[in-house]
Amino acid sequence: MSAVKRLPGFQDILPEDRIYWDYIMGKATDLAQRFGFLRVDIPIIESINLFARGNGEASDFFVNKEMYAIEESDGSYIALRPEFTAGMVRAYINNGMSSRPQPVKLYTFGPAFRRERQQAGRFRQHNQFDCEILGETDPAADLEIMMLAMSLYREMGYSELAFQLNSTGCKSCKPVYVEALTTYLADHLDKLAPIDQQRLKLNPLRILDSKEKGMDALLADAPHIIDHLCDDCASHLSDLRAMLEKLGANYEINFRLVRGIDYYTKTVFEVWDKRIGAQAALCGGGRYDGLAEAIGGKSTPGVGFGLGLERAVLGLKAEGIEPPSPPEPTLFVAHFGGDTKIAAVDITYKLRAAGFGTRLAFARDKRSMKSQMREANKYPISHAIIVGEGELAEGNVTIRPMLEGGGDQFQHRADQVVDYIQQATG
RNA sequence: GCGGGUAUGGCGAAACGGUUAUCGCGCUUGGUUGUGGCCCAGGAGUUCUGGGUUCGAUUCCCAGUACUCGCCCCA
Repeated sequence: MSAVKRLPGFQDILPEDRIYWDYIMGKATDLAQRFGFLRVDIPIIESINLFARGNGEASDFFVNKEMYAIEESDGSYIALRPEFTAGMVRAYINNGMSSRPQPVKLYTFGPAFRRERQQAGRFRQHNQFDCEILGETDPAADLEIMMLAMSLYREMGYSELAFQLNSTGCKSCKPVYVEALTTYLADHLDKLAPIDQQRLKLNPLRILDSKEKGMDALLADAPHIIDHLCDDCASHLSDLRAMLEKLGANYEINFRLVRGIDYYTKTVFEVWDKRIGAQAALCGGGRYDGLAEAIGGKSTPGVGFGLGLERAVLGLKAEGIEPPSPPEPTLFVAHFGGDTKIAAVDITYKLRAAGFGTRLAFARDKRSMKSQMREANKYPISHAIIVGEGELAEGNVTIRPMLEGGGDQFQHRADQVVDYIQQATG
């Protein structure tokens, strides 16, 4: 019988990789706190209705959107969250956060799920760092969200990245634009690939980021939303741009940047790193002023982003950045079994209690000193403490410096080992 | 769901249409009686599965499966 295997699209994070995650999450936490964000945690599973907002049959929706859904005994559906924003807004509403000082700035970490085929930097379970500002319409909030993301990349040591920025309008100007775009594309129907002809009916905006050939030329002459924004949306964007420019942030207006989720209004942005494969978006986000109402809450503006941690790790590696290694024990306790093992255990736990990382040689039966020393040599051990019968009889242990230039081994009082180590390493 | 690529021991590789399929790394044990890093020796692997071609396949062909990259979807 072959061993049970990990499910496709899921991954194990091994110690060698985990240091990258700790590095990123540490920086992210630090920055979020510096920006005044508060940590929350929300459930991984939510009602399907949180994600399928009035798009007809819920079952069609989660199949089409490649969502992990589970049918309950009463016929309703729950879903593994595909993203954080909707859940964060739900938490804001459910917990009456509108009565807190506004805006409310929240961050979280955790997994999200999409039932899709694996590719480079794309998994069925992926992890995000997510930040949201709720209850604020000021474009400075959009800026804060963008700068938090960019500051994180900067602090992680990335060479300069640029924002892809666009506005997706609001409920008054977006439909007008969609109609203008649809009319234009319908006039050039013969130049559209089958997939894009399909999209023209379902979601014309997504044709803008079509990967079909020949779209660059066709779309260059298409209407651009930036020319169709209402006064409010236009001034929101220009205010944001003025602030970005004042801060010297790299960004480019990308009229083809659309995000697949319907709730975005005004600002949308992404940060790309093309070195990590076709799935180049390191993070993305935007404003969603209509979302709270759409899920049944009081109208509340919001803006936020989700940052993919797997992709951040890929990017760090592409950048050649090596995170610091975690501390490892520098003490090793060896013995010869029997009473010496009992004494070795005692010393080991005294050292650990005193705060020293200590590794104890395990040996069910007899084990040669050579084997134990070889084990010690695999780790960054500074001192091996050898508990032998001779020494034990006199109340001593042997302390053997393991590093180059550490001097010769010597005997020392067993009950003063902690003191010696304290002095030697202090 | 669709398409491309790849499938040899824990990892990285090599080999050949034909006797017990190599090598490095790693792991592990040992090299006399209680001691590391070098060196030496030993230990652990049904060449993904099932068909086909062939006297004979790990090596050729097909299917399946897995992994991987890309599309769809979207982060």
